[in-house]
Parts: sequence; structure tokens; C-alpha cells
Amino acid sequence: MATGRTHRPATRSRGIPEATVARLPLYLRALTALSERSVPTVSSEELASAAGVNSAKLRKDFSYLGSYGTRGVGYDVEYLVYQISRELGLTQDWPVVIVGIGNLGAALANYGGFASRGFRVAALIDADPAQAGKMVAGLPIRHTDELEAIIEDNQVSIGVIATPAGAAQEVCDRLVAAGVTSILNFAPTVLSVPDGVDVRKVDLSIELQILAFHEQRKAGEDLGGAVAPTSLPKAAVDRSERPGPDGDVPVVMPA
Amino acid sequence: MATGRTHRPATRSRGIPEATVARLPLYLRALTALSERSVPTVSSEELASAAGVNSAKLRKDFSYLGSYGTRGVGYDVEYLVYQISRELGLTQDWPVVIVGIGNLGAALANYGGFASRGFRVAALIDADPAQAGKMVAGLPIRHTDELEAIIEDNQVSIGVIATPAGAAQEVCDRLVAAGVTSILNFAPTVLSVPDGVDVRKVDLSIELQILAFHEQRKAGEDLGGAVAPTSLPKAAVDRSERPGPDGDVPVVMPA
DNA sequence: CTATCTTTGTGCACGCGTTCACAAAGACAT
DNA sequence: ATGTCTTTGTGAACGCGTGCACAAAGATAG
Repeated sequence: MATGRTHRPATRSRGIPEATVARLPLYLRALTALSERSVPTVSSEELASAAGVNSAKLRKDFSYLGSYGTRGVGYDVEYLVYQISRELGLTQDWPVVIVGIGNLGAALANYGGFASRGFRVAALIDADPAQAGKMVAGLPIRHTDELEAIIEDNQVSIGVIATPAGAAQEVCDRLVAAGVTSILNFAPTVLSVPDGVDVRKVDLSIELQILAFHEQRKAGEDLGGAVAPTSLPKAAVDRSERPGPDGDVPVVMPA
Repeated sequence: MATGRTHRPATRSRGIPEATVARLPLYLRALTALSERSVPTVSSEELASAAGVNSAKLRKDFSYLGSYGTRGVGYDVEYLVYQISRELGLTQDWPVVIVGIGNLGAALANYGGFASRGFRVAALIDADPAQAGKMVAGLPIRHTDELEAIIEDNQVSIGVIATPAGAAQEVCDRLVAAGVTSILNFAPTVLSVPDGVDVRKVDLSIELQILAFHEQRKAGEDLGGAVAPTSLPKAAVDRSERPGPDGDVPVVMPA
């Protein structure tokens, strides 16, 4: 086991690069599909193309997990499914709460991909008293007042925030105070959290804006350069229309 | 304008790094908030903290756009909002179609962040005939048969796919054939597209799995290493439970 | 048992992105 | 006009991630 007493005791040589971790779910999905078709083994080449990456990258990624392949043959599908699942922590049950049950929250609650990956929706929480008790995806909506108790009772360590931007930080603070240490944030805000808490952000608007950039670039190339006047007087900012009264409200609000 | 005749004619020195492009929407949001509060100028330090990045990175990012700041003072908020908007292509109107109007599709249709950024939902499209005509977010759901005509009539170049995984590739192919060159994909599948077409992927399940990985790592450190048996016989794969009949179905299906 | 053939695992080099640290630029006071 | 003080813009170093290319490993056939 080669101790190697650094300041980071446990994880030892488990220095799996973040980029690799982000791809493991991709491999896992491809492998699961193969498993369902009862395919016994895959080569790095096949699996890579199914996952949409190149084979060298895939092999290097797997090398961080250990030597699970057989030269001349490939990888054992079932075995690899298990190893990746274990590495990602999907062999255990992860209770999650979803806060903010608007369209998006409801969509998340109904998402089949959660249950099949070891995630269990422990509760749906919303700030609107009128929503309380309504059933969504087979679960009753609980009121925000109960948040702390729910987290405690179910030993929830992962929270999903699908509230409007304005409510997100407060919800985040309460989740963290109650013991949540991982947050998936759909609200268009920068959340500030103490050290030791992980936040991942999904922002629909940002993705579209990135697409628009490339779309514009493509269009600009077509008409041979000179896209727009590059310099204009500093005063000439006539974006008079306000960006909308909604402070970047996400999909839907609780009320 | 310093021609510089490379094989990429138009964009010239517009070599804005991808990582920078991905952050521009973040800055834009922070700046918009400042603009609404009528703040005239910001320093890189203030803006960086509002956007959740460090100031050196922000300054370097802005340096790719040009010298829009004033030393000793900071950046003019309104001017910067305009410049970034223009760079991202948000000063023009982008008609988008959303295909697959389940919970997620409906959530996207209702998303306020689109309209306020120059994106206009041109149409909602679903494969289920029973859904056709129903109103969602003030728009009638159209049937998939009309897809090509809708793209053509509205000059749509950006498509959003919110269908089940099984339908995604076919929808994608039709969108591309009809002229769409940018796709935002919410279905948990790898889409294959011809060169010149951009695809961005948003996968809810993957984000949660990445969180689970870190969560497990944190838990493992707490109990001082030795998380789980690292080696076990290759045969000992007893993940008997099937990963679920759903082939990783996204939020909701059309029917 | 030996030879051949397939496919993994990885050393190495390269390029992109991040961060540091500072000189240059300008505002502002005197 | 001169000096001080703030903040930008960027050169340079560093580290991570990617992809190439090949040696090592093992399967398989004769």
C-alpha cells in the first residue's frame, strides 16, 4: 500500500486528474449500454468512439484507475462498469434534496438518470406554502421550514438548487449549515461557500451564449471578414433596452 | 487590420481562447447587475470577485478583447456590457427552436434568461401528435413534421434538443440537414455531427456523478484511508441489479 | 515451445490556460 | 507642472491536459 505520508493522508496516490473524473461518467454510460447488449469485452478504440473521445485519452484515463485491461483483448465490460462505479462512488446510495420545485425542479425530480446511478431523491423542497403537499414524481413537496430536519433525518450530503437567483444564496447557506457538502446549482448566481464544500454550476443561458459566439464567428467568416466596426466612441452605447426586469430568473419560480 | 493571410481568413487576430469565451457570459451577468444598480465603473478586483474568478484572469481575458479599461480607475460598466455583448453576438437576434417539450423542454421554454440575452424561442417542437397545439410559455407546440419548414421560415441556426436519448440523434440529423449549425444537447447521448456544426452538451446526471466522486473522497479522508478493498477477483462483479430499463432517459419524454 | 499478431499502458513533447509580478499609464492632489 | 497613488495590461514561468508513438504484455495459432 506504500504509505507515503503527505499532508493528504487518505487518498494517497489516488491523484485522479479532474479532467479524467469528468469523463468517467461518459465511459460508464457507454459501458452500461454495452453491458445491456451483453457484450463481454471492448477495445479502447471501440469504447472511445462510443464515448466520443480518442482512444489514447481513454487508455490514459483508465491507467489512473489501475491496469484493468488485457493486452491483445481489451477491457472486460462488466468488470470495468464495476470499477468505474466504485471509483465514482456510485455503489453506494446518495440521498439528494431538490430545492425549488418549478418547471426545472420538477423536471429534475422526474429525471430517470438519477435513480439508475445510485442517486435517490430524498425530498422536494419549495418556499411556496401553497405548493406544500402537492405530489411531484411521486413525492410530496415539503416546505422550506423543514429543510434542516429533512437533511438531518436523511443524512443528505448532496443538494440541488433550482430556485430563482435571488433565493439561491440563502438556500445554499442553509443547506451547508445543515450539513450538505456538495451542491449542484442551476440558479444563475455565483454561490459563495466555505472550504470543503463543492459546488458545480449548470447554466443554460451561458451555454447558449457560447454557442452564439461561435455562430457569429462562423457567419462572419462567410462574408469574408469585417464583421462589425471594431472601434466606436465610448459614448455610443445605446443599448437602451433594459435587460429585463427579471434578475436573470431561472426556469421558474416557486410561486 | 493587419491581414495575415492564414487558412482562416476572417477572424484574423480574433484568437480569443475558448476558456475566455466561456467566462464572458459570467462577466456579462455581473456587469449587468452593476449596470442595473447604476454603478459607473468597476475595478478588475471588484468585478472578478462578483464573477467568482481571480482578477488577473479577468484582466487577461479582457485584454483579448482590447484595452477597454482606464488605469487607476477601472472599467466603464456600460461600455464593457456593450463590448462583451457585441463580442458574444448578443446584439443581434437569435431565433432558437426547442425540440422535445417534456418537463425539461417546458422549463427551457419558460426560461427568462433567454429573452433577456437576445435569444428568441421561435418554436417548440414535439414528436407526440397529442401534444401539438397545446400552449407552453405562450407558444403552441408544433409537430415534428413541421421541423424543416420552421427552421427555414425563421432562419433558425441554433437548436436545443431536450428529447429522450433515443430520439436525439435523429432530431439532430434533421436539424442539421435543415440548416442548424449550433446545437445545445440535453439528451444523454453523444451526438455525431458534420464539421462546422457546434454541439454543446449539458448532462445533469454527469454533474451529480462528479459531485459523488468528490463526496466519496471527502468521506474517505475522514476515516483515515483504506476506503475499500482495492483488488478483488475479476469474477466478483455482483452488481446484479440492472441499471434500469430506461436507456438513460432524460427528464421527460414527449408522451 | 515458438512465432506472430493484437491491444494495452506509458514516456515524452507540445500547447493551452493560469498565475505571478511588475512596468506603464493615467487620475488626482498639491 | 510635478509627484504620488491606483489600477491596468502583459511578459514570463509554471502546471495541467492532450496526443503521439512505441515497447511490453499477453492471446492465439502452428
